[in-house]
Amino acid sequence: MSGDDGVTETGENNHEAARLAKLHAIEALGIDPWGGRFDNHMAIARVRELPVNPEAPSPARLAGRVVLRRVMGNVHFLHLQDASGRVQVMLGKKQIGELGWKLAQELDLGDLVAVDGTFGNTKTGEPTVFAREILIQAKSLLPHPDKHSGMSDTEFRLRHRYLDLTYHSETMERAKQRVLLVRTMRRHLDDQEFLEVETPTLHAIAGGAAARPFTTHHNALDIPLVLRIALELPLKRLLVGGMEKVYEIGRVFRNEGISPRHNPEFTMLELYQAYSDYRGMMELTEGLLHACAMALRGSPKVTYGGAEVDFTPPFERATYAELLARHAGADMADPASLEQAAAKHGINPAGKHPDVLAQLLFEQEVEHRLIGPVFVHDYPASLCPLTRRKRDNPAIAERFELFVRGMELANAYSELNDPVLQEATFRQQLAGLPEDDSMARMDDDFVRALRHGMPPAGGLGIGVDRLAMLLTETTSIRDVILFPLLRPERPS
RNA sequence: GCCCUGGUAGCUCAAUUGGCAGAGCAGCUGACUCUUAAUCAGCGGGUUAUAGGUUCAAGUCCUAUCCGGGGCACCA
Repeated sequence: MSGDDGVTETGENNHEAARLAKLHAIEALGIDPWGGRFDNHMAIARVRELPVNPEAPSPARLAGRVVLRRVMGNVHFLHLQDASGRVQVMLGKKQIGELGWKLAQELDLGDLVAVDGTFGNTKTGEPTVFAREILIQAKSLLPHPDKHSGMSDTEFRLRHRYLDLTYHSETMERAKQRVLLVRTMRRHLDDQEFLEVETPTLHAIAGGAAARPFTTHHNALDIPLVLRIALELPLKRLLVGGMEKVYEIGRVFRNEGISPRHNPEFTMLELYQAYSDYRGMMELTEGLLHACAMALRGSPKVTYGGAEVDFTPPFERATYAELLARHAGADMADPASLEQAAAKHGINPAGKHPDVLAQLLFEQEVEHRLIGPVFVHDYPASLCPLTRRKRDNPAIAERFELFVRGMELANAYSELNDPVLQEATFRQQLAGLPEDDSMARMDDDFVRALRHGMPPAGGLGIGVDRLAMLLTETTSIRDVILFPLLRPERPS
């Protein structure tokens, strides 16, 4: 750093150069600017609760980031922030010793420091830690966002999530809420003696859902692989193996568009319960969502998008056919009626299977009207190949989707355990689909597993990110995923 | 992939019909031992996302590209 030209060409270099110079100044004092172990410090929120007694001041030991700094000659005031909160720290020239005072001159906003001292109030009554000793734990070499207004540029916040977390408490709060949500789901299921398992993310065949997968390759085996698009098929193999109540909370990957409600990788809860069915899954869903609402909102009644949603069981139930008749004026059992209704709502019915028309009408005319929570159940069987049919009507599948504010929150089935029917359905689904449409690959190994005997079961899937959106009242999935997928920055 | 919309100093934002690119915070120098987004005096900081074009003159108008945001499509 002997050459002093070239560092003032841009503002950023100016800021960086100034901080780098301070780093070297700290090193010149014989202090390691990268800190080290600092035991027995307290959370700042706890420090603030210490008793204030000028006769016998409480010792205070804390560590955190410098988020505000006021320098007045022989006294510095810092505001230190840690995961629990903020507190003011006073550094007095006479109180912290010569070396400490020299160090104090070299501090910047954004630095991480540790402080040992006593807790009390200043003359103006501000709760303050009066430092006896100050240590630097890490020098921040880049300038930080505006101390008052923070950052507002969405892209900047997403690309610098660590700064977003540091300077916007809502971001940190939301992240913690998500942690609480997942913890609550685990606890709820563990309490019912579900086994949590981990199944492979790399699959030879993308199964269990209709979605385009990401593809990859294993070098040593020299085989193509895909990233899983659902958890379903491995978990059902575990049902065959005798795990009667089993679940996984895991990341799935779908190579599709990005939107405020879609991230290419997202988190699913899937669970399977032997000897249950989709009715059983309704009850389980009610209990689970009620527990989650209580944990995050403290009430079964939550607001989302200006509407109140009440998760007090039992939730409303309505059949697919009922809703289609009520909102789209179509009779699901009558192809002519479906065609008429489709034409009336601007859908061209030509060449489309009646069930496809029904689904188009449902998506267009019904879904957005569902405030819920409402279990929509008994779907056209052709839409659900892995689902058991109703005993008295093979055209209807024992499936429900839970809708809340037009958003599909949960999806459940009476699982199909008839291997012959399963294979036939696979084949039927494969027929007429383009070769590269990998959403319907025959999975012979799965069918073989069914042949060994899978108990009848209820299966449930819940999109964790969407539930997190609902319970944290956010409208973008990016707000509940810490690192959503972004295009890489162009190298400068 | 298509349509709409945005990108100005490290951060937050201004800039009139096209007419000298500015402020606050942050930074640097100085003053100050109880401040509260400390204050006061002074100083620096810009290829206006990128590349072209129109014009006497472009942050502003046109074209393309890059990266966001919103919508559509696909999907959960």
